[in-house]
This record gives sequence, C-alpha cells and structure tokens, in this order.
Amino acid sequence: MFQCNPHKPKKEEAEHPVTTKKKSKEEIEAAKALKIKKREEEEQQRWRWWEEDKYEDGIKWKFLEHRGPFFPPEYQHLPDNVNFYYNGKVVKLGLAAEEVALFFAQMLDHEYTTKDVFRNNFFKDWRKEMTLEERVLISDLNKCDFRELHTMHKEKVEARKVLSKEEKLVMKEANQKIVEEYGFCILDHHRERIGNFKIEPPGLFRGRGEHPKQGMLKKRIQPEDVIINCAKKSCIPEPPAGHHWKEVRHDNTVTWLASWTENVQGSCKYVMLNPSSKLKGEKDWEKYEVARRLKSCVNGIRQQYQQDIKSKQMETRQRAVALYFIDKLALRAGNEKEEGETADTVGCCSLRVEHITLHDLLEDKDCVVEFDFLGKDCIRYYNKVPVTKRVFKNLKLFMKNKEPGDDLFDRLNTCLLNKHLSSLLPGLTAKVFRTFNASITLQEQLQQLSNMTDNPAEKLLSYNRANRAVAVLCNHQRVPPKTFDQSMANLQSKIDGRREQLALAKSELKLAKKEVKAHSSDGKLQAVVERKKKAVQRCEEQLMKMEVQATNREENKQIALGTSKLNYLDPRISVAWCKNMEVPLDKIYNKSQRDKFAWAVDMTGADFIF
DNA sequence: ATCGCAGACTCAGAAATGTAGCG
DNA sequence: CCGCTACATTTCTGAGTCTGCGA
Repeated sequence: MFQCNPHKPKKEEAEHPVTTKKKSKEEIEAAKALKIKKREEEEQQRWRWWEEDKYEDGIKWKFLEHRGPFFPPEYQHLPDNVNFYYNGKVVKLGLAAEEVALFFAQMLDHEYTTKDVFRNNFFKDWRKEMTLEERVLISDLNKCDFRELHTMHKEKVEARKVLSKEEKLVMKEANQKIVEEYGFCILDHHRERIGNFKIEPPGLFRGRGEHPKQGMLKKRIQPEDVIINCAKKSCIPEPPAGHHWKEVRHDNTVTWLASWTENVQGSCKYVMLNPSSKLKGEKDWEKYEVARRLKSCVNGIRQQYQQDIKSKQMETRQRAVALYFIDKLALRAGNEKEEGETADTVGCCSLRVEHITLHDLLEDKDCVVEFDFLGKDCIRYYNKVPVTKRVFKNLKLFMKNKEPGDDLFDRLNTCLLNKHLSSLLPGLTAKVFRTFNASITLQEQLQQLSNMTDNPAEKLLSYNRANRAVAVLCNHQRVPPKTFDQSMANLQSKIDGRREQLALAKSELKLAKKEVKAHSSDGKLQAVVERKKKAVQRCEEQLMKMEVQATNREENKQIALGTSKLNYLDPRISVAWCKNMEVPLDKIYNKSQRDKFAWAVDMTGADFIF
C-alpha cells in the first residue's frame, strides 16, 4: 500500500513511512500558500508608474534619497603561516603589495595568468604598489611563488562551502541586512530597488578576448572618489567614518545615485536602479515603442536605401549598404574605438576589408558575402549571406585598391548614419533595427510554430524555438557548459530507461486485459486494468516531456537565449502569446523577469500586436 | 560650425550563488 | 531523510551605443 504524490509520479516505491510524507506534504502546501500570499501583497504594493503622467522632458525624478554605495571590507594582512616566496626565500610583503599579490594568487588556476600581456601588465602595476625595498628585490615575476597564497584562498572557498546550515543562515541574514539598508532608495515617494549598490572591489582587470589592458590593477575605490547624487531635500548619505565624498550633487536630469571614475580605462561607473524600477522600465517601454514606429515605416526606409545604393555620392552608397547589413543581419552600429586601448572588435560601420570575403558563386548561390569578424565581447560573427547584385557590386567597389586592414566603409561612421536615420524618423538609430527585427521575428515565429492544440511541453518548445531564432539573428552565443555532453548523455539514458519502462507497462496492461477476458466480470481485475492503463499513460507523458527537453537542450547548445529575452523582445508579445495559448506566464518568465516586465504584464491583452 | 570626447545609459557573457530533484 | 549534483537564477562588471557639450 502506498500513496502516490501527483507531482512526482515517478516515485512509486513506498520507501518512507506514510506519516513523514504526509507531514512534509502539508508543509509544502503551507509554504506554497505563503508564497502566493506574499506575491499578492507585493503585487498590491507595486508602483503602477505606467498609469501616471510622464515628467517633462529631461527630468528623471523630483525626489531621490539613498544611503550611498556599500564599500567592500578593508584588506587584512595574511596569517603569519602563509608565505610568499621570492627566489625560494620567504618575503614578508607590506600591506599594499601583499593585497595585489593575493589578487594574482587567487587567479592562478585561470588561463589569464599564463598570458604574457596579463602577466606583464600585472607585474608593472604590482611594482607600483611595492615599497622601494620590495621593488628593488622583486624584479622577475617568474621568481615569484604564490602557491601558499593560492592554497589558502582555495581552502577559504572550500571552508565556506562546508559551513553548517545555521552558519550559512547567519551569513544570509547579515547579507539581507545590508541589502535592506543599502539596496533600496526612495524615488518620488516609492521604494525602489537599486541595481548595483556595492562598490566594485579592487582586483585585476579582466577584459574580454585579447585585451591590451588585461592584468592591470583595478584600484580600490575610496569615498573620496565617489560622487553622490540625490535630492537637495533628502537625507544626504553619510560617508564611512573618517572619510568624505568627492562631491554631493543634486542633478535630477540623470538617473544615477553615485558615480566614480575607474582607473584602468578611465571610464565612469554608476550606481543605478534595478531593471524593475520605474526609471528603467519607462525607458524600456519607450525603446519598444520606437521600434514599433519603425515597423510602420520600415518599408519606405527599405525602398529608400535600395535606391541609395545607386546614388552618385559614395557616402550615400556606403550608408545604404551599411544600412542593408544592419537591417538584414542585425549587425551593431560599430563605433570607432581607440586603437590599442581595447580588444580589436568591430561592428557594421567599422568593418574592415579583411572581415568579408566575396564569392560570385558559393554553394549554389550567387553573390555571397562571407563575414568573419569579432563583435562585441569578442564573440565571433561568422555568416555566409547571399546579397543582391547591386550590393555585391558595390562591395567590390568599396574594396578596390584597399589593404585588408583598411575600413570597408571609409566614408561612413555611426554619427553620419544615425543623423540620416533620425531624419527619417525621430528617435531612429542603428540599434533600433536590432530591437525591431528581433521583436518582429519573435512574433512571426510564434505565429508559425505554435498551435493551440499542442500540449504544454510542445508550446514551450515552440516558444523557445522562436526565442532561439532571435538569438541566432542577434548572434547571442555562449560556450557550451563543460558538462554539456555528459548531461546530454544522462538525459538520453533516462529516456532509454523510461522507454523500457513504457514497454514493460504496456505488456503488463495487455496481460491484465487478457486476464479480464478470461475471468469476465471480475471487478478487481478490471480495476487492475484501469491502473495499468494509467501507468502507461503517465509513462508516455513523461517520455514525451523528456524528449522535448532533450531536443530543446541540444538546439540550445551554443545559443544564449537570455540576452534577447531581456533586451530585445518586446515583452508584450510574450504576454499576449501566453494569454492566447493559455500558458502560465511563469513558464516563460521567472520572478525577476516578471518584475522587470511588470508594465507589460499589466497592460497587455491577448490582442496585442507588435 | 564641427568635431572629438566625456558622460550616461543599454547590452553582454562569465562566474557565483541558490535551489530542486534525485538516488 | 539528506547530501549531492545539475540546473536555474542572480550578480558582476566589461563592452557597446548614442548624445550633448565645450574647445
């Protein structure tokens, strides 16, 4: 005799005493009820800013109050028994040099520390932190032995993992206290979550790809480096004891609460609000509205750039071809970058001759352009695209008499392009094409792929496939997780196991049916048949679910769906689809995504069209 | 007037952390 | 029942886009 939990049909053996199971079941129910109640409360407290009037142009808030950013703890000297060695001898480093040495030691397992650029940059900056004595002594990184520091660090990480439940809870509560105090601000009478209220701790700069500055020391930020922005009439945040702010200003035309200049690239860093905030949400909404405006005039714009390709002006022709790429391939604008300051990556306007190859004929297609370049974050863009004859001819022209390293569009830059675009439609820039093409693709794909008659798993697979089409368009890639092949194999063996189980269940059902025939009108046997039938059905459902999961995972191997979902797809398309398909929203958006898109969830009906 | 550059903001994947489901 | 692991979510901060201002 056993109970079968409807949520876990797989567990069929009565391994546990019924009493404990019952209890935990009740507990689960109670927890669920609590969650629902909490969610409802949250919903009631939510600021429905999308129902309010907008501020006049440029004003971002009328009141802003916060506690200032949260600073990381000061560095503490290493314990006495942990030593750094130079040339085989113990060297006791001063506080500053030791801290930086530890940054390097912590990364010893990482590939970074084997790269020459990284090592040289690190060593140069490290020496700057040394005392004169240290600097005289330590002149060769290869003679430095950080292994004891490295081991200590690993042990610390390990120790944190094996803490008892109680200790972990204490830490969690301490963290929550910090979030409560520093993680929120008051903006126009509403409590809003801050995104990154923690000051970035010092460390070694890690760029993406072959970054010329990798390994440089990212210095500790002091309150003296930080500018605070808040309302004049608010309670001004208190700097840490013994310190003062660089400046306190009251600029309500910007959205940041604090800012500082980072020393490696000299760029500004900001403390800003969480994506669920009004300030971010309103901007997001506006972004999709501009993209929808583009939708209504994109045909005209397309016609125009097709015409412009024939223009007598070289500048116009280049602009037209670039726009053709941006529209068709969802390329980024491609601003110029300072050479030697960052990794060598490009976008549309900054493409060089070496990044494309022209094929009059390739794989049965005429006029094929082969793209191969590193884009944002050094993600490779590789694509073979058939283009119109006109575009093809122009590309040949643009490449004539140029070296591989020369700009493809030598008469064009993003400023020129965007000026042209904004003359076609106010607010139109190159990146709007990415948003527009991403969202329209999602809408079309959902329309094509999903059917009301599909089962829930199939509907979700279709949604993911539509999402995936967008991710492919936008070239959102990821490195397959290290465990990918293994986990795929695991899933497959699970599927195989389930298949066998299904076969078994089927034959048992047959047998049971025979029995019934033999001893007709035996009620008990009839019940057995019913039970076996259910078992078969359950098995089939489970199998189907797993197979869909396997398909989805395989197709997702190198594709990252998150970025497009979060930044390119008008959430109203997804909300409307859920309503039409009767799919619960939380199947496609997790908690923070629902928070971010609260405006869309609230205002969108099943009839929404992008 | 224009041009370059700082400033402000969005977008990006990796890494860290949390959690659920499994044996 | 409990620890472990795989997967999901969150955090982190670097890398883009684009605007507006001052020389």
